[in-house]
Parts: sequence; structure tokens; C-alpha cells
Amino acid sequence: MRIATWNVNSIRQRMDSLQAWLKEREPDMVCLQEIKCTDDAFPREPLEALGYNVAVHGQKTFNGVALLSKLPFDEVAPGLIGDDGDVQARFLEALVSAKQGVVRLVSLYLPNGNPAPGDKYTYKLNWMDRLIKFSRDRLTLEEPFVLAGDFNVIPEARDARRPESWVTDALFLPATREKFRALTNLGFTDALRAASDDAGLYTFWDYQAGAFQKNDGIRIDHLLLSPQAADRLTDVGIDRHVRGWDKPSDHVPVWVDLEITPR
DNA sequence: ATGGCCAATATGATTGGA
Repeated sequence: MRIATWNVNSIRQRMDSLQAWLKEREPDMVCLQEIKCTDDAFPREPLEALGYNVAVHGQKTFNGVALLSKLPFDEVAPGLIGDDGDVQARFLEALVSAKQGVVRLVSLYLPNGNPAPGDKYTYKLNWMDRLIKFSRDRLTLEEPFVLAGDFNVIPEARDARRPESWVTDALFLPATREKFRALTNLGFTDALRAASDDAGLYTFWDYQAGAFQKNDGIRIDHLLLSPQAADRLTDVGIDRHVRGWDKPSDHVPVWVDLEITPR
């Protein structure tokens, strides 16, 4: 089973690229972020025509997450626990049944948090605390569970081409990285780091200043695997070439192969 | 030279992104 995550930066602007990439990579499940549209405006039909079930948690203008799955959804649940007043669409959980049993998947868009300090950074740190609580609960289920998305966290200096330029940024501040470690220390495996310790592996390049051409990037899109998912990990990749396509998102897809038979 | 972009919005200046 192949599971991918991609911050598309507007689903409606990215449909040509998304369809081309789906045909090329053939993922079984896809986590999408920053769809930037309401549920009603999400272009379901062309994706269903490619064999995907579609679940959407959107909002007008900003944010918005979605899930695509070749397997039918047994359950879908929008929203992260811990703050009933949070109206930002950043979290969508789903359960599917594969041949070996259930697979739990989350598509998340963790808040950017800039400028820091400030209200937005406080929201980010609180959101991370809520994510830790959610994850601690779900990990007790001992299922193959994948927490995937745009975490807006640069975990370590080797995850940025120019770490010195990020030291006061909400994506790389010590408190941000500390909370990310608290999350992974619950027992998750960072799929990309299970396969490679190399520097220079990035998932985002700014649109400005020729960042992609200079490989001036950061690694902020992650797939975190529960122990039961990590046991089945066979391959992981970053589809860097997609950043060179026409009208690219500033993020590229990241994917894992798990030794789980879809059906 | 230390800059250069992109998306959405009752849409053409502002906000947010990272």
C-alpha cells in the first residue's frame, strides 16, 4: 500500500498536476493540504474517475485538507480534539480496511505560526499540544497509523539548506522543534529518516528568489508512522521533480510504501 | 546585486503563506 502527502496550495489550481502525478505514482491513499476551497467546490468527479474515494474538510479561501483512497472509508472524522472554538480546517482522520486489517490515516496542516512570538505562534504550539494528546490516544490502539501532512516544522538543521536563516522563524524555533520531538517520541518513526540520514532532502522551496533552482529548500512535509506501520515500511520517496512542472505548488509529494495489501 | 512569488477575494489592494 502506497500512502502519500502533498500540500497542493489550491486544489483548483493544481488539478492538472495532481491528475498527472496520480497516474505516475499510483498511490493508494493521498493526504492533501491547503485545498483552499469549501467542500462544495472540491473537484471530486475527476478524482473519483481515477478510482478514488474522496473525503474533504474544507473552508473558504484558506487551509482545507482532504483524503483520497482507493479503498472505501470505514470512518471519516474532521477536526482535531481539544478546542471546540477552532474553526480552521486543518485535520481529517480516516479509517480503511485492508486485507491485514485496519489502517488509520490523518491528513494534517499544522499552523505556520509566524510571526513568533504572537497569537499565531501560541495557536501553533497549542495545536501541537492537542496533536500530542490525540496521538497518545490513537497509539494505544496499536494499529498501522500514519500521521501525514504539512507539519510546518523543520525538525533539524540538516532539514534546511540555510538553517541560519530560519533561527527566528516559527518553523524552526527551539520550542517548535521541542514539541515536534515530544510528538515523535511517543513512538513515531519519521519515514524519510528511517531510510536516509542525508542532508539536502527537501519538500518545500519558496516561489521567490529562484529557491528551487538553488535547492534552497526545507523539509516540512512528513509521514510519521506508528510502530505497527513502521514494521511494514519498505520504501519512501520525495517526488522532487514535480516542483519543476508547470504551475507547481511550492510543496512536492512525499510517499511511503507499506507492506499492506490493499485488498 | 542579498532581489526575485503565488493564490483568493465581490478582484486590483490586501491577506496569508513559509
